[in-house]
Amino acid sequence: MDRLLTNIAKHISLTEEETVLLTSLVTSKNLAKKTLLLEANQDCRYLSYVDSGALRSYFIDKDGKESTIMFAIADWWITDMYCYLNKKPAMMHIETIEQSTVFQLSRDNFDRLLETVPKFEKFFRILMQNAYTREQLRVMENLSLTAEERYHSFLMKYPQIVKQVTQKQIASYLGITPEFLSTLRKVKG
Amino acid sequence: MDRLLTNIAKHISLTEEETVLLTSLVTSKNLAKKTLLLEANQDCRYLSYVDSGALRSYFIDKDGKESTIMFAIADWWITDMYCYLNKKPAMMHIETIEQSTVFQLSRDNFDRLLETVPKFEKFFRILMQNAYTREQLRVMENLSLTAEERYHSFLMKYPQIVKQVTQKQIASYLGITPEFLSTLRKVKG
DNA sequence: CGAATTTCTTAAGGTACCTTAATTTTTTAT
DNA sequence: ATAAAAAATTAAGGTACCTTAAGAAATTCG
Repeated sequence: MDRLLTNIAKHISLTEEETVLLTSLVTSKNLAKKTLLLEANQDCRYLSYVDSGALRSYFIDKDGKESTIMFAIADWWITDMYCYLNKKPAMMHIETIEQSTVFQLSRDNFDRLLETVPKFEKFFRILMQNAYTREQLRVMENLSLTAEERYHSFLMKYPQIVKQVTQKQIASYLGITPEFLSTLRKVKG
Repeated sequence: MDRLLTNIAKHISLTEEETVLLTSLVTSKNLAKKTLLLEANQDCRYLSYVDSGALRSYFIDKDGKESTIMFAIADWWITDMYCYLNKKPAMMHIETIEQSTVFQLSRDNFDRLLETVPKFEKFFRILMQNAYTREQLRVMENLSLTAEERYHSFLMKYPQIVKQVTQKQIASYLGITPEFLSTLRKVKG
């Protein structure tokens, strides 16, 4: 659980005791490639920290089209945040892209952790803050950039993710068809 | 400052003393219509709570095109969050749409408040959490809905904002031209 | 290893939305 | 109240990106 503890230590320092509590509230899961961690309409019970591997969340619209909401590789957190926090049926699916290990915090343990160790309010404040500003930047890019520019921005911003996912998945994150991404790539790198 | 205190009381309870501290850290501003509260490239020093009126944040892309990032009417918070938190030059402009009153928390006072009254970590955790899930939903709509569907979703979601802003501003929030929004409105409601 | 499946590519025709520009309507300011 | 400015409408022509379809390349899995 070293990587997880280092992730947390970037923002708050835990005592021995608090570290023990945290590890007792978290469970680890080893998942084969293409395993569904969450399905739409289910109760989204877990917030997951990716220790190794790669996952993606996506949703399926009324026409059956898939859109990737986010990728999560090592050291990222992933869940259907709105539904996790508000106990609503999930809007998203979450699946492993490759064999992965995750540490999961159930909603009950999340509440317990925040009550018992208020320091974690700061940790999650920063986590949410980063997630918010990242999404806002994505909205800004969606509003102002062409598909080609968004693709290049993605390559620059997430070079590690690019190595772990297919072009089809990148296209569905960018909001374009894989066919169109393919023609973009043909013209210039 | 009643409305602001009620906004905070929805998530945390403050003692008399904490309330006094908060009010001492916040300054109020009365702003005429079309006043710029923040300009791109400036230091974004304030987080603003809208007591009355209406504001919008927008950015100008390389082609000179304006995109509205958010509207903030009474009881909303607004800033260029990424630049406020990370002390980067602002990417956005923020201006009043109508005569408005805001309460502002400077970055220094924000830090002081969080250190002095850790309870505020919870308040801002929830604020960031809501902002994050709202932006994520917007990304999902941008990826899956047509311009017309996004327009109707906006009308449903923000009926009060609709009354306070122009169609041109709504178009720039939706990522379409005002001309195209106009033709959408002609066909059906 | 070989068969099945999935991904990637290519291309032709189509559509959602854009650009430009001119007119009308509404709002602002003196 | 009136002039000036900004917003909204309409329309014609254009483009970024989509749909469909079929073949080639890569990956998965027995």
